[in-house]
Amino acid sequence: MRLSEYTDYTLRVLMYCATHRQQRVTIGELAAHHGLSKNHLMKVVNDLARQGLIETTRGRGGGLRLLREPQAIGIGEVVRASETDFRLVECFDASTNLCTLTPSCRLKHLFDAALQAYFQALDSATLADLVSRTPAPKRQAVAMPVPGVRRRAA
Amino acid sequence: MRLSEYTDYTLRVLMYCATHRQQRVTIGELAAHHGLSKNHLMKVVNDLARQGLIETTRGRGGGLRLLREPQAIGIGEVVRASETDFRLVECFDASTNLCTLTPSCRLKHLFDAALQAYFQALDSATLADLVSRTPAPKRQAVAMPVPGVRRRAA
DNA sequence: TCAAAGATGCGCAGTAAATGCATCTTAGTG
DNA sequence: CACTAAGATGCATTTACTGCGCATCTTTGA
Repeated sequence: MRLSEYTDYTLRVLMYCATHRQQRVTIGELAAHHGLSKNHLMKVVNDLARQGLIETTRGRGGGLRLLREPQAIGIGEVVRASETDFRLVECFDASTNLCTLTPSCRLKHLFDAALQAYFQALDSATLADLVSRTPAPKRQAVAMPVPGVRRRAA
Repeated sequence: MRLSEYTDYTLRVLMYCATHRQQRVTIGELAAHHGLSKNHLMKVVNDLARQGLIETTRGRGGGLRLLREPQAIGIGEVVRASETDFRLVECFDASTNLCTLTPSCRLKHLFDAALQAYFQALDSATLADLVSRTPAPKRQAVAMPVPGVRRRAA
C-alpha cells in the first residue's frame, strides 16, 4: 500500500506553483529544483493542466500558473485524481456456499470505508495549508506513531 | 494505492478458518476453495503462523487452526502486518531554501494522519464481524460512493 | 526565422508482486 | 519401519507497473 511517486511529484508541482504565484514556472525549473527528469514532470504537469488545476503556456516566456487559489485546492481531490488504482479486495468468494451473507462484500465495504476515512483526512487540508509560512495550519499536527515500512521476512 | 493480493488472501484464510473453527483446515482445501496456488497460500499461512494468529500442524491430519477468538482479531492489525510497504511521500525537499518551515514535513504529517485514519477504520472491525451471519455488524455499513479505478490517460 | 517553451507517443528498464518448482521436515497409519 | 499426507523453505520465473528517456511534434515570443 504505497502512493506512487507520481502523486508525490504532483503535490510538489502544486506546492511550487503555489509559492511562486507571481511568476510563471517552467518545467525545466521544476525539474532542476527537485532533481527530477523533465520528461517525467512533463506528464505530471500535463495531467494537472487537463484537470484544470494549472494553466500552461507554450513558447518563450511560457510556463505554469495555478488556476485556483491554493486554499481552494483540497489535497484529497488532487490525490484522488493522481492515483490511478484503488483496488482493495477482490470479491472472488461469491460462488461459495458457506458464506450466505457474502462476507466478502462486508470486507469490501470495510475497506471502502477505510479509504473514505483516508481521503477525508486528506480533504481536511488544502494546498495553502502546505505552503503557508505560519507554523501550524488549522488542523493540529498530532504526534502519532508512524507505521513506517515493515518487512515481511521474519 | 492498492492493497496487495497477499493481504486479500491473508484475510480470506482467516475468514475461512473462522468459519471452520471446529476442524482443522488444510492449505490444499483453502487453495481449492479459492482457486489459488498451494504454494502461494503456503507463504500466507506461514506468516500468519509466525504472527501467532494461527497454529499449524504438520503431518497427516494436520492443518490450520485459529489461535485467537475471531472477535479478538482486529482487521487493522492483520492488514498492518500483511502489507509490507507504507511509503507515502518523500521529503526530498529538505535542501531547498524557499520552504523554511519545511512544508514537506507538513505533507508527510498529513499523509501519516490519513493513514492513521485508514487503519482506525479497519481497527473498528474484527474478524468476527466479517464472518458473522447476522446481517450487520456493530459498525453500520454506510452506503458510500466508491472511488473505484481511475485511469490517468485522458 | 529561430529558439524556448509545452504536447505526445514509443519504448525500455528496474522492481516488486504473484506464482511455480524442488526439496526438506514432521507426524500419523498400517 | 515404510509410506503418505501434511506443512516449511528457498530459488526461479513470470508478469505488470512505474519511472523515465528519446524522438518528434506544436506553439509562441523575440
